[in-house]
Amino acid sequence: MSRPRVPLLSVERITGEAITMLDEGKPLGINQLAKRLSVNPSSLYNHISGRDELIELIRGKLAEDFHIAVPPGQNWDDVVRYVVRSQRAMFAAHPHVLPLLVSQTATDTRVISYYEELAAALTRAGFAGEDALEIIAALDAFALGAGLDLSAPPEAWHPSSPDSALGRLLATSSSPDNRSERAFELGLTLIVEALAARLAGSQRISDSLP
Amino acid sequence: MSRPRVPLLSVERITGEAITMLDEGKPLGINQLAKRLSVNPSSLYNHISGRDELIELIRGKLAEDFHIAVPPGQNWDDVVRYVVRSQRAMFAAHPHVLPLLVSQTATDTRVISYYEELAAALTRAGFAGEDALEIIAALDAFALGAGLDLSAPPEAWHPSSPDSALGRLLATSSSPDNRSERAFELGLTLIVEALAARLAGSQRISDSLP
DNA sequence: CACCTCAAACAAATGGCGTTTGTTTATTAT
DNA sequence: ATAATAAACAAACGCCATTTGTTTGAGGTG
Repeated sequence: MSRPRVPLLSVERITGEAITMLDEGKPLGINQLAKRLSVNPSSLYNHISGRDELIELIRGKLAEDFHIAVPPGQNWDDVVRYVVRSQRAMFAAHPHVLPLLVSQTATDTRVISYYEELAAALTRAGFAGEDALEIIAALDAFALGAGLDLSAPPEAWHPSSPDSALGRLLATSSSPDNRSERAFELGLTLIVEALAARLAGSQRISDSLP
Repeated sequence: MSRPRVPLLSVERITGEAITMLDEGKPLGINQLAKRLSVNPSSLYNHISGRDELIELIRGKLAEDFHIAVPPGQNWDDVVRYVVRSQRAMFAAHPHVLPLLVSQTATDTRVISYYEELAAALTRAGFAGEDALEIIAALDAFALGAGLDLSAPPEAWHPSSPDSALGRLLATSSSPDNRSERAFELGLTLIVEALAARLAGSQRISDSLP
């Protein structure tokens, strides 16, 4: 086949099929992706520069799909919870994507909206400039780590001995199924609680750091 | 060359060279690794089953090198800080390793000591069984996310517009250099603070979850 | 309309990857 | 002494991402 009357491919179609592929648990391979698109592998390079760019396109597409519209008129802490939950929801919806994303630096600009929302809420709450940036970074790290918990299947903690501290905890544990979700909610709640407490005490965060 | 009088390779030598390789920023390739060891690639398979097992060996080796000896007689919150800082220190010492680790499930048993220490401290503090496990998972996620912040070079937040909330924060920011480190300390402090507050109020964690 | 240029497909080849197979030879165990 | 195992090598395999060169349809300019 030579050049078709209407293009078979587009950046959107390639990116979309790549995400579908990952969601099915298949590894992201250019050749396999081309096969799914009923196209020769080299044809993809008329639209994308390579595999790395494709991964960035995936990052951007997901950020776009999950673009946040925080309900207006919320307290700052509600906004924080909303945004961080959205971030994790994005990772949870596409668990196999995250390991790809962490292997290279983000360049797509569409990922920034999460941070914009957080910055606005924290500023409005009264956190000073540098403090707000650190809070954003800490929340980001937590969301990322919680997201990764979903990528890898249940890692099944094996205590060194059944009557160690961890062993006893696991033995008496009743609900190991969705612990990842509950741990995320707990961590998020703890961070927001501590922030609120500091705000109430008008204590500047920098004062307490070593 | 046939079988040498004294073996050229060992699991320890292979694992060690692999870590060195990663620390130099080189990708972990079996062929390249063999070249560094002045050996034929296929010789490695007399000692390890493949690349995936090598990654697990790396995980175990690092956990071993950074094995924790928490100073005795500490309060539970000191122990938590100590353990989580150790975890991040391990990631920080070998930034290129973490992206490999997150791409596959942990099987090496040497990684369990971190969780044992946390379990002991939290139990001693008085947290109920399932709560303690969730706290451990939340702390683990945070340490992992903070560690990943170090793997990828400074991601350089680019605000959508210079006079957006994020833009203003970044404009007035003075010290963007080691923000990752400070964000980690902040997040850790916040979590421990909130845990202490709950403990003081004798409020069971489960009560506050939706 | 004829002509040139660009775009988008293909086919084929390249070099690197992780891994497998078969062979040789030194060490260890029977 | 003989058999079994261990540890190296050489060579090949199939897969991967990517590059090069070619074909041909589409769009614009004279």
